[in-house]
Amino acid sequence: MRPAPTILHLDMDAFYASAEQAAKPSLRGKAVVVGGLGPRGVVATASYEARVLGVHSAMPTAQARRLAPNAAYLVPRFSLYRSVSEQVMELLGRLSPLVEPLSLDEAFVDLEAGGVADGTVSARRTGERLRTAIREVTGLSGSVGLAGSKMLAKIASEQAKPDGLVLIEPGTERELLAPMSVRTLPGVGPATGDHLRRAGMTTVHDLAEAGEAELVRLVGKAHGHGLYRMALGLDDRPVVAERDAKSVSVEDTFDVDLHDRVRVRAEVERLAVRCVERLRSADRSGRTVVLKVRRYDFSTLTRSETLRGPTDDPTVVREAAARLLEAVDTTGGVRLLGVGVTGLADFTQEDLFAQAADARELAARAEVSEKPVAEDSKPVEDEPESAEQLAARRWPAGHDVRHTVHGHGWVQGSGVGRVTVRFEEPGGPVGRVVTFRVDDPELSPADPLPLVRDPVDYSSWPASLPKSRSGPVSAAGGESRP
DNA sequence: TCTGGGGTCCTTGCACAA
DNA sequence: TCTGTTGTGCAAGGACCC
Repeated sequence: MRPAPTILHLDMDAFYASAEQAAKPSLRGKAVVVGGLGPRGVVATASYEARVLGVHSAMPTAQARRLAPNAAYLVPRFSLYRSVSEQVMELLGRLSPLVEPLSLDEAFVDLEAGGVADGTVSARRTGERLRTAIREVTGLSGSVGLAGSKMLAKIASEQAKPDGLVLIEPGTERELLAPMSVRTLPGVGPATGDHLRRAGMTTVHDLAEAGEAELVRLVGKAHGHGLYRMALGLDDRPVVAERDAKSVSVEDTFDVDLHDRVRVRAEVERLAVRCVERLRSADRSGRTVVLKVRRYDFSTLTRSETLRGPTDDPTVVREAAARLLEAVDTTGGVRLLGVGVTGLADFTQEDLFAQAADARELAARAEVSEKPVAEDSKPVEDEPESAEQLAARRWPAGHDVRHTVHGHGWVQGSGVGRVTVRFEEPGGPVGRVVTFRVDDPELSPADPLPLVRDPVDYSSWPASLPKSRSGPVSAAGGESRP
């Protein structure tokens, strides 16, 4: 029996950029680029207006600036995106207990498990209602793919973008996939795509024709087997609601390569402490400490050390990372450093003892083998920050501010001792621009405002569908109540 | 043009134990 | 006792995803 198209994949359209456009009326309809703004930044999301100019995610920001010099360039504001994401996930959770978030802006939902769809008609209706609900609650648009499997639902939502819904009818899967590029399939990136192309395979049809044995020979057992099944449209991976993280890591790319070994070491220790903070806030401990070093030539190496037991002790992780660094040649310069912990465990009583023993042992070893490490975890500066850098850090482009007289606004830019603010709010008219001194006492950083001031109440959805402000939603069996 | 940050999974090679 | 096989844990790297 063919599976009904009741797996839903939701993908918010140009999520970060759309959220910024909704928050800042003056950016509606304009090219917006969200990403790292430093000399080595890359684009996280570009609005559709910026995409027309050739800007896309993962592109170096410097390149984006050449393509779209007049676009608005903003640093990401994860607190805003996270709060919008929570609203969206809450709506998804109303449809089914089986919701699998993939990131802030993407998720799978098993509609059948939630009893809200059992076939093509009910699935499509639920998908459309969801899109309406998301728009009314968050002010943003999302695209929905519906199919009998996760792979096909994701392909469908890709086709639905922007702001659409595509349902893949059961029985049409193979025919639909056959002419598509191998790169359409999840897990086929640039390297595998090239590999397959050199073997004469460019379409999904080519993969199905090649056969499983040939694909396994080319790309390995696990990957080859999976690829062959996907080429036939087969994918029985379930939607999994709860996923435990398997590792925690932090990393920093430096604007300028680090050459000073003392500075490198200080940065590693700072990252180790940050990593443990994250580990602890997730209530986890871990057993393997991983150091990552990207050198001046972009070559990347990792070194790891497995401890006797799981730890969340900053001293233990910091010293393990420092030991790992001792074995790495950094002459020539370091572009990126990272510290991670894997082999995660829930914190237990036994771990407390193991960790205390480890800490003592490592401390003793450290004492004989090397000088004590600095307690100070702050970054060591090669040279003092310029006034320009200080201003950029205090007033990041795109962040919200409040002025005692002018009210709520956002930073349009800063430099030469000045910060330029546009005073406007989500849902309001385009605001005016005022420039202040960077140390103006009447100006202070502010939290983002909600994108929709008075959202429709969906607290009883989908059992009783609320009356939509943007027109009636075909409410089969649903009450209408705002 | 010059490549972020946070993850996951897979493969390979090695050491070691049964 | 020695040798070969197999399984497992670990380390390192690569590919991929958003």
